[in-house]
Amino acid sequence: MNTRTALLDSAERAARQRGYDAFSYADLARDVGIRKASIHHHFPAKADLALSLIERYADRFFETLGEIDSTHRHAAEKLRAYVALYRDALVEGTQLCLCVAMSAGRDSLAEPVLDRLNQFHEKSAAWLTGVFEESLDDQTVSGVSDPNAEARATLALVEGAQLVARAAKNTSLFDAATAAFAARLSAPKPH
Amino acid sequence: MNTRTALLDSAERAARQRGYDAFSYADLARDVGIRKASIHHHFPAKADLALSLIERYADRFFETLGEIDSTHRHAAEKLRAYVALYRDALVEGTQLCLCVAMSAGRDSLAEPVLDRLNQFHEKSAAWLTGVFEESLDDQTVSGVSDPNAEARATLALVEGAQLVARAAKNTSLFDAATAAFAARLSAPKPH
DNA sequence: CGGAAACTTCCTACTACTAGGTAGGGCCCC
DNA sequence: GGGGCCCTACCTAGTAGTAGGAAGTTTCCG
Repeated sequence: MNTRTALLDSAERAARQRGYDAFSYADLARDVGIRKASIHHHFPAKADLALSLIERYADRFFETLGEIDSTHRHAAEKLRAYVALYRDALVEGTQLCLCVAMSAGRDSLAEPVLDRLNQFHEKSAAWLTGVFEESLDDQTVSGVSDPNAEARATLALVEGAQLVARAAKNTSLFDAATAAFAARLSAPKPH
Repeated sequence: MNTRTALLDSAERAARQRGYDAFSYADLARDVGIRKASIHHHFPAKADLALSLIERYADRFFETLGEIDSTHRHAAEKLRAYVALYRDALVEGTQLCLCVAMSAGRDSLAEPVLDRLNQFHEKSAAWLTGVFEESLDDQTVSGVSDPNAEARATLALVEGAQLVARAAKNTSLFDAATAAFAARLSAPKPH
């Protein structure tokens, strides 16, 4: 179907698997089935592609966080869903969150792309801070004193866990890294 | 001085600043002041350079961990020093730990380099597990129940914190991400 | 309605440049 | 004289990006 979408899909897969620097217009062309030059019609320069890529990714991501908000009541449940999001993104230890992949190779990124990247981190931290504040009320997460510090730590934890797990191509390393955090989340009440 | 060492120094700086994929033999040659072809005398292929790079880095790193072991008595002090190690490696938010940088671009890494990388992670986790086990005795770290899980979490935390801080070129984001962890470490006893 | 202009999408063919790596030779010192 | 170290000159294969044109589709107007 839509060539532009197919290009974005292919580019996202490649960037998350091999890093932003490690895919070329030639790779994309081969994958999508058009000629290299035709890609320039949709994305004049690679920086344009990168920007579209991160915008689409961020939109989807925060839409998902919104869904988590509306389908889970307790802070612990939301955090479990958040961690699961990063775990699922690993896809058998081969793919990173696009933002982790881009953070890694950040020196070859254009300014507007970098802005979006930091915006992504800040928005994530804000959402997490909100959830940890809820946890102060519903008491479903143990040992919370500073919601903002917890949010920053959780963000770093899931991103780092992805990195370590991907390096070894082993999803269970992600689980091992997040186990201590998961233990702080109260079990869903049976009723 | 030693050309080989100068090459390793330059390569390490470049890899940690811009990522492993983002520096070339031409960059190195310019930086060190010899011709590109001459580098091949010291490191026939780039994979040879990468291997030497990570071996030297890991040797230094674990030597430093040994020093931490011998200069600090309590688990909390050791962990504070460990986190500081990653914080200092950031160098004003521009450089990553070499292993974080390599984990990110891992698809362009040769097998032996990847082995060393995972070896680094495993050895780090083992050291951390040991320290958390000590903490069960000396009670200087709060809320420890599973030393191995704590070790994996701490490794992911500092690596993730580096990534996030470097993306924003802002060391204080590293501090924010590790603040909650630091709060669990008992203050050094005044005497 | 018919037809021309305009736009979209893709093509072939090319540019200028960079990558890692090789061949072979010169120089200096043990 | 042989080895360590570095050089010039070159190779192949890849990179992003451009020029210009061929189709098909849409839009607009008499």
